[in-house]
Amino acid sequence: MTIDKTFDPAAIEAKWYAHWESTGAFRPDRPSAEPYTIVNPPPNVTGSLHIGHALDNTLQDILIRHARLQGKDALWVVGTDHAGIATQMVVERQLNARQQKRTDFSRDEFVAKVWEWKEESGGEITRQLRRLGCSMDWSNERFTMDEGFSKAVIKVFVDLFNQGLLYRDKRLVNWDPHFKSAISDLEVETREMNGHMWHFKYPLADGETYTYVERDADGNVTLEEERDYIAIATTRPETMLGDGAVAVHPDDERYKPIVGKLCEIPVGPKDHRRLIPIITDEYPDPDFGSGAVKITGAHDQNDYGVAQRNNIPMYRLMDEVAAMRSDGAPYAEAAAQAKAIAASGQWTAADIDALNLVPDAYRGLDRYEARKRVVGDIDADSLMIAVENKTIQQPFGDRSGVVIEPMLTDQWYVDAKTLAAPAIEAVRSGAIDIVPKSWEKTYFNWMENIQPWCVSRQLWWGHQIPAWFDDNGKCYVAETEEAAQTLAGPNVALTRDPDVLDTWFSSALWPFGTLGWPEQTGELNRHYPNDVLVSGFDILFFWDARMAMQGIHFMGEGGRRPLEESVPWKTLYLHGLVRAADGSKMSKSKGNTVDPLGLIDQYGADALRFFMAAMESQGRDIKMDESRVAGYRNFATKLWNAARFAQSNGIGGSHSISAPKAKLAVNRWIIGEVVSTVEKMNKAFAEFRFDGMADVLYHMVFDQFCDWYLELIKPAFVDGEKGEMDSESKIVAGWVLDQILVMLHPFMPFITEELWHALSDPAAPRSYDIIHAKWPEPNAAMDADAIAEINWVVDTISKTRSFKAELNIAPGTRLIANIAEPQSSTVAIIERQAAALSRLGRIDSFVYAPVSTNNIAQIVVGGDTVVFALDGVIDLDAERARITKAIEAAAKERDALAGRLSNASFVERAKPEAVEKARADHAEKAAEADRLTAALARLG
RNA sequence: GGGCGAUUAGCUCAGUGGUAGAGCACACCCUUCACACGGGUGGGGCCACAAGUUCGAACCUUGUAUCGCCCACCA
Repeated sequence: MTIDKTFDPAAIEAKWYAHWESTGAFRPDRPSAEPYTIVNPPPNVTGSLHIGHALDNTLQDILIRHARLQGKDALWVVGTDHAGIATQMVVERQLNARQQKRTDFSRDEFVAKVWEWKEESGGEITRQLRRLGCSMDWSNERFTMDEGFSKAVIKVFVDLFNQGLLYRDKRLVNWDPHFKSAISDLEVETREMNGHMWHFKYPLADGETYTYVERDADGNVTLEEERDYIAIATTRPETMLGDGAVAVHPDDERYKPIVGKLCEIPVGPKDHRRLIPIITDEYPDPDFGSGAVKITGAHDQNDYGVAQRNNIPMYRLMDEVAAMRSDGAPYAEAAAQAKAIAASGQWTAADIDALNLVPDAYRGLDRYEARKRVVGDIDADSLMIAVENKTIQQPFGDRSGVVIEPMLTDQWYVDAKTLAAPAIEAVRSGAIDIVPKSWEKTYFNWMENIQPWCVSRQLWWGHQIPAWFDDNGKCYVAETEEAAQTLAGPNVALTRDPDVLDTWFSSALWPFGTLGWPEQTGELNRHYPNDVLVSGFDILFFWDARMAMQGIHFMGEGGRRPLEESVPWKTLYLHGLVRAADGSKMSKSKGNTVDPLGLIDQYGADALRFFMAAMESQGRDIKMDESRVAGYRNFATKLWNAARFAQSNGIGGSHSISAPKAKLAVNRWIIGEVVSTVEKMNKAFAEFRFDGMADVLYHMVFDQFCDWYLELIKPAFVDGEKGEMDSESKIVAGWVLDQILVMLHPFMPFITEELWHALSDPAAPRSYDIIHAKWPEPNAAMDADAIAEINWVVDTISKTRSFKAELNIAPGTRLIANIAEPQSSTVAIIERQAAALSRLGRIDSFVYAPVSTNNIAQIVVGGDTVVFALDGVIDLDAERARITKAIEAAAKERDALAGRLSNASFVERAKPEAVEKARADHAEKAAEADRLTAALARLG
């Protein structure tokens, strides 16, 4: 098959992908090989491939293809995530477009619609992953809501419950009023906003007064007045309606006279205003605001803690959309009950939750409208002291973008603290290796301060929680309804908890749930723990940490298995984010996203992949740079053309893993370059340095192979100087090209597969695809003599080109070189390399005698001074300047080295090899400077 | 408030103790028979700043500045 003149990625990509997939190439049967496993972070089933996926999946595919080339049983598990909120959002949006809404349907109907949608459109991202060339095991594609995986999810829930590690609790949660659901701490994003702080008077009960005294740091009285109120500052006046107390610091002298007394919430109908106690707690900071804090346990995280510590009732004020409650008894009645409850000190959570303490006038108002009204009403009562502008930290839902309302609700929680302990130990002990290491600290910090994980969501799409309630609210947790019924006993009517589980609760099981767990399958035994997990650091807490917790807990069999066997993966590789060219974060709303599919269309998947590898230096973010993608497209084209050259000269596929035997220096040299490249690649793989891998390959192909090796062996093929040696060069060139293709394959799978077959010897075609080739093991060494020889040749050619360019001599000018007193080794090199020196250096011949003219250009190569007679074409002043510059450069280095060597402490204290090297370098530079000085003198 | 990272050529980035590198961009030359998505030759950096450790610092220490990210309950 002749290689086309131009490289067209689109022409080969689809072909090879289909070939690989249809032949099962991604998962060859290697039952006795060492397993190597990566699970792919399941993309949202709603999703389409964004640039971050391109990075993440390219890195994984490089690792998997590399492992496959190493002969391992490489398994890359793939699947999609049901993505509860995101997917429900998409389908609801579609309904909205048709003037319908979710609640027009029954839950079952709606869920059926989502499934329908999933079947229709869920395949987009998996098609796109194929376009990127990802070699996943599609034959076992999974979905987080498929039957087997769902079974695992339910079992985990039930087991955790039975182990006391999962429980139902009424706590303050982050409530997203848009989704009408609880969300986890991680899904809340705090932003700084311009807001206000209002200062109000809370009048003391029964018109009581006290002497309010303020002192400066020295104890001098700065203010003393009679007050009939306590001053309160708040950024959220609408929550005053649910205040249960006012707290001051126990050491705050100003308020000591009134601690234990009652004050009045200054809002609502005057005859039914509630009185709340003034209590002490360590929480208030006497130096902030007035030093007194209103305590609204049901709508503020801080207050919640204070209320809990002091047994202060927490009154929920808002409904599911964060509007002021409009349910329950009228305000007057509720306020009276609240008074009774507060006075008794005895209540249940249900009692309190039934109380709607929103005054009738505010009921049903949006929380911000209610705020305006509260402030206005207090102001009208002359109870407002001041309002100041203030930047406040406001929580937003990361998906909905609306302001989160802390809300007291019943939810399911996982005891994350208990699960985190072994996960912390796993990283500490090295059972999990985090790369780059700098993330360990972040991991520890989060894990050590972990809070209970709220895992229930008030959605319809997801794994419905396997808990049933009887009429008394008693809860039964079991894997099936039958089992729950058995727990509850006969004739007990049960209702299933309508909530679903946090998506991350299920995806946390991905490393073992996809391998068949809870069944003890062969796959599970073989591929757990996974070898590596590749993920963006942005999901370190969301996903990675939770996989570690769940994996160790369930696969560790309650600590009976050692951590090394329990962890989900041995290495956690965290990469950065792909950012826009200006460094900003890519986002749809900013409209600065780059579509990876567009880049593939334009430059080819191989180029995009190579870009991702080349830019991935551990841990750093990647700025998008399209010119660089174009550069790697050029690189692919370069390789393509090198292969064309090879093919047209009968250089074909090699069948050898080991390096061929070679006599020619150029061949021994390039074999050494392959050896060196393989070593560098192996090291880079061991260290997960993707940029290093790309760099090594790029320079091997461009510099060593194309620019020098192919040029150096051209005489044998092109100039018709076919000696006995051309067959050796053909064999070596074919072998080298094969090694390059194999090493490049994980990065550029398409072009390498194409060329692998195109370069096949028609008489003995390849017996396997490159995807199943063998990673190079040259079984050869660097050859010092060959390196020295090729260095001499390369140096001579480069320096000859250089002086021509600098002296404005046409590069094509053919010259004769004189070496007055050549070293014997030089003569031998020149004899062997005459053809290359002629073709690349345009040097017709070498004469071992001085020249008779002073119109000369001179270069120093190794220990030789090479002289070119240039009567009539040389500008001697320019040549003097050129040589002078070279002398200066050599002399500068020589002197620097001399300075170092004359420093007694350097010679005494530096490492001997450093001293030795300095001596050698100094001698070399001194000799070079001397030769150049002599050359300058010859010019007269 | 705590933590992490960055600061190296015009741009994007490598470089962790021993003479400053790559790609792109730039300048000049080359329509040489694999490749103009090419070849050749060049120019360009007090490695953010300051002090310290060391025979020797882009690299180690401390501090400063600027930028970015993460975490955190000052109402």
